[in-house]
Amino acid sequence: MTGTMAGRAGRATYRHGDLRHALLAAGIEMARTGGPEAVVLREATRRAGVAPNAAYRHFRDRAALLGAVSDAALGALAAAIEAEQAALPASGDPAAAARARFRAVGTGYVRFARAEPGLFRTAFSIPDNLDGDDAAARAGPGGRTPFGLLTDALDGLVGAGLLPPGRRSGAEYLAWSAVHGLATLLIDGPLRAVDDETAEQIGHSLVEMVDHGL
Amino acid sequence: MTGTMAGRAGRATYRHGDLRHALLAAGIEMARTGGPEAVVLREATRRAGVAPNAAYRHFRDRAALLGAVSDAALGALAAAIEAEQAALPASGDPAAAARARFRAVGTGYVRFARAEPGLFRTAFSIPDNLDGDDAAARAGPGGRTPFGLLTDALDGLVGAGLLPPGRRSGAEYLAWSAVHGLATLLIDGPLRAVDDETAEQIGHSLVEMVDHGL
DNA sequence: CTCCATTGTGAACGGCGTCCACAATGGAGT
DNA sequence: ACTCCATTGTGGACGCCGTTCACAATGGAG
Repeated sequence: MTGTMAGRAGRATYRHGDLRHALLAAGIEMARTGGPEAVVLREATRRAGVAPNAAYRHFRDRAALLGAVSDAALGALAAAIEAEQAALPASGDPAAAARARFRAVGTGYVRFARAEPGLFRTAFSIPDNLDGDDAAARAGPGGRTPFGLLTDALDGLVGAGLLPPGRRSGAEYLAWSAVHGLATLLIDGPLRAVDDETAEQIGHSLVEMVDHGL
Repeated sequence: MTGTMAGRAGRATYRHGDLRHALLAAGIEMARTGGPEAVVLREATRRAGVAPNAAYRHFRDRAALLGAVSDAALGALAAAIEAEQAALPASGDPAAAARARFRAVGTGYVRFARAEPGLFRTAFSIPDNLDGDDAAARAGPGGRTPFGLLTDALDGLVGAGLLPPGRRSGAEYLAWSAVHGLATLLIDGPLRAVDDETAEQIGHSLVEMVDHGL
């Protein structure tokens, strides 16, 4: 079904071929539909057509698999933000462009949370997985993590003279707080049931609040 | 230890006396130390000195127990916010008082998250548990839920002329987003390891951003 | 072509949530 | 005061989970 490469997949041969990747793909799919707690090791092996223990040749334990899925989810979030920025119309005004890039971080973030709530929850299900030594696994196509994209955008704001350098320090935490909080409100909280238009509008208000209040 | 009434508690007699309460207390304690996933039904019955199935006479399933624990955690959060507001010095200026009460919601919220991260996580582990029909179970001593306290404070801001009525609509979602996002950043995110002083300072900056940007 | 590190298997353990049938209990109604 | 029975707790079992141990298949290095 999943077509784990090698033709008809792992059945025929004793060796699977790319089990680690297959388990990760299964984990991502489970996270997509059910969030982090739906990432269950035995089910992943089942989907890969393999005995439960086989997973332990590629992941130390369930937490390691979940961590890899979380990294992938963070990468997908980064990709969504990058796509949001890439879709921006070209602007002659560098200041307007910097502001647009900053706002695109917030809108891309919130849109991803609504489009892929399971992945979004999984991305943040592991404490302090946002940045770190091996950030590459959590990056998007452009090689930046979501947090990195935010810092870039804030630096751009300072460069364009839209944010006083004195207020730059810690600004990522303020901006991230607001945007991430809204995302959780939209997928788990009282705003869960609002329609797309309202969500977009609230997102716009929030980004404006941050932009104005920073 | 817990002194579940009836002298030396549930051992001697067949009947426990107040099992529902004992299970809830055990659940709260587990949530306090390990967050929502640490609320495990069998362990609660073990702590109450009772067979696992006995729990099903008082809670439909584990989710029901977790829901009751979540309600209690929300109530504790409300109590913390109320205490924060009650500790405010009396002010002759009603506008200053309104602003202080509003800010106290944010600081009380963030302080509770840092002081009781397990309970805080548990409070928000259930979708859309913030308000609703039976809000009494989630309220503090004053009878208001955390969300209710926030709306009260925002109404106070409008009443004091500090917030234009035109901007009142949806303001709770913007303010809540920012404060809740910061709280999660402080307990699960990259700000997990900061000292109390820094946390207080960032909290202050954030509340200022909201206050200014709203 | 042989050896052996790598990768998958089989069986088992303890823990979990949950269900069913059964036993103790103590208050309501006589 | 005694009986009945709804309530509350028990014992045992099921299927699922993560995880470990000993063992078997494999295929590339020598």
